Amino acid sequence: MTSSIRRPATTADSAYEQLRSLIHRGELQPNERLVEADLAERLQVSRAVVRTALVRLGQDGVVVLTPHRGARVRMVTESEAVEIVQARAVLEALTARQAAVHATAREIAGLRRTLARMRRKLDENDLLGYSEGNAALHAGIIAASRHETAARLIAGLRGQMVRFQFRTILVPGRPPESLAEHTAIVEAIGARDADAAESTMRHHLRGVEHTLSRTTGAAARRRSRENQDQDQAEHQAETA
Amino acid sequence: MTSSIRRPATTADSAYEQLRSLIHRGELQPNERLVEADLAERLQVSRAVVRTALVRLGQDGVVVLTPHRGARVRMVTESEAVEIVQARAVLEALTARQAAVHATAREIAGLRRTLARMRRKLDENDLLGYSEGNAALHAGIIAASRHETAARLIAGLRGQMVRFQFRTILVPGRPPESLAEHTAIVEAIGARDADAAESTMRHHLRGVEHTLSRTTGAAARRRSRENQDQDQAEHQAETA
DNA sequence: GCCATCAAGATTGCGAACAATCTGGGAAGA
DNA sequence: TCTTCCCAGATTGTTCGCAATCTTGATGGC
Repeated sequence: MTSSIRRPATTADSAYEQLRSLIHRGELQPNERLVEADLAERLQVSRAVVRTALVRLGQDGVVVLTPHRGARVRMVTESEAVEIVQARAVLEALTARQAAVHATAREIAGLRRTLARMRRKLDENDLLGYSEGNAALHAGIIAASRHETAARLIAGLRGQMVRFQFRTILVPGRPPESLAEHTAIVEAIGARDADAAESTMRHHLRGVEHTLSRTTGAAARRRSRENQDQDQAEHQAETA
Repeated sequence: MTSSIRRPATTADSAYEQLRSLIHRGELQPNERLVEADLAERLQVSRAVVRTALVRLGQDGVVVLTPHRGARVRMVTESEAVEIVQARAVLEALTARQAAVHATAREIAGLRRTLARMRRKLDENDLLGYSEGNAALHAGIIAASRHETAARLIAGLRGQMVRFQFRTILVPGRPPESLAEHTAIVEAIGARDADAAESTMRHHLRGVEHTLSRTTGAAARRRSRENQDQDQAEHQAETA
């Protein structure tokens, strides 16, 4: 899953990862000013490595760099969030297609196991567990696709979501639908049906997009106004 | 078309753009070692700005950064080139879909004009002119899509092609087919038929992918062995 | 003659200091 | 009282230098 462009993990890379993580789980909030000296203090590294980390994050759209005015966590607007989901949709559909071609029998068995776990979690009404299974399933499909390029792009897009990283799974009536869609995807991959894998995945993610557009207007706005701190756990899960 | 993440154009950005350009047109060859001091001399900037430019280029996959061993122009393998074309295909299909929704009448008229110009160039057997028109058409569709995210990703993918930036248009028998496909795309957008726009664009780019896989084995390998310098003009054009 | 070891040169990574620029608040004037 | 101007503090951008690491070529042992 790792980028394959950059080989080992040095201290500079560690700082980059840490910053990315801090932003991703909302500890550094959107539009928050990122002062290099403060971050250097916080991560116990020099200002230079913070600086290059910020450059990297700026390059993949997680922060905004304004000359002489520093870096801010990028605020993703509602419409941008929709764009990101759309782009992810077509790319993940591509990985589903490739997975149908390249997945090993072992990988397909793994996907089926993950699916069974999701079904169980859903029966137990464990939505958080279901959400985790969902993330695992998508990750498994991406891995099975052997498509490094798509994997890299999707990872980049995921990193940009941040604020909108809520679980559409919490929307009433969505879970059973979601499970059915995931089942169809895995079945298509298992049947080596590339076209079906792609189209079922696209159908699935289009559902996510619509759910997002519907819920984002009211809910997301409310969330970003008030209590921005206590709901960090929300950001861990993956969009379903 | 510009990234919208980073606002003004400073000297540091200029260096980044210049390096990108040098790599893109093959003046810095794949696998060539990029020594910071040399580049600083060449671009007449400090080593630090070269450094951050390299970090940025590394982040978007144009160069490979190995700790303590410096940067190299990334060598795109044949299979990676196919991956890139595939990813571009689904993303450009998305832009075609969005263009069918968001394009203004003026933009659609512009696309039709570009298409007419391509037809004329083809009649005159001006393949280079046709290729330019092709690039303009795709750019126009992307612009009309109003999809910043897809535009950014596509631009990034284009930058990674470098060596494989040859014109599939030169393959015998391809041009008339290409023109027909482009016509169908523009018609679908003009008719506001999102589904048709998307599927025709995907069909078109799948054709490009197949052409690439067929020609790349022999031709590309030959090209990269010998004369790597005199064919810079080849790299200007866009994959059709 | 071939391979391991090692040293010198080259190059990158990092830290600190300095210069350039922005921000915010207060003073002067209308 | 409001507006404008300007200065001090804060923050970023850049330069410089040095330590850490890699590479290359030579030397010596087998």
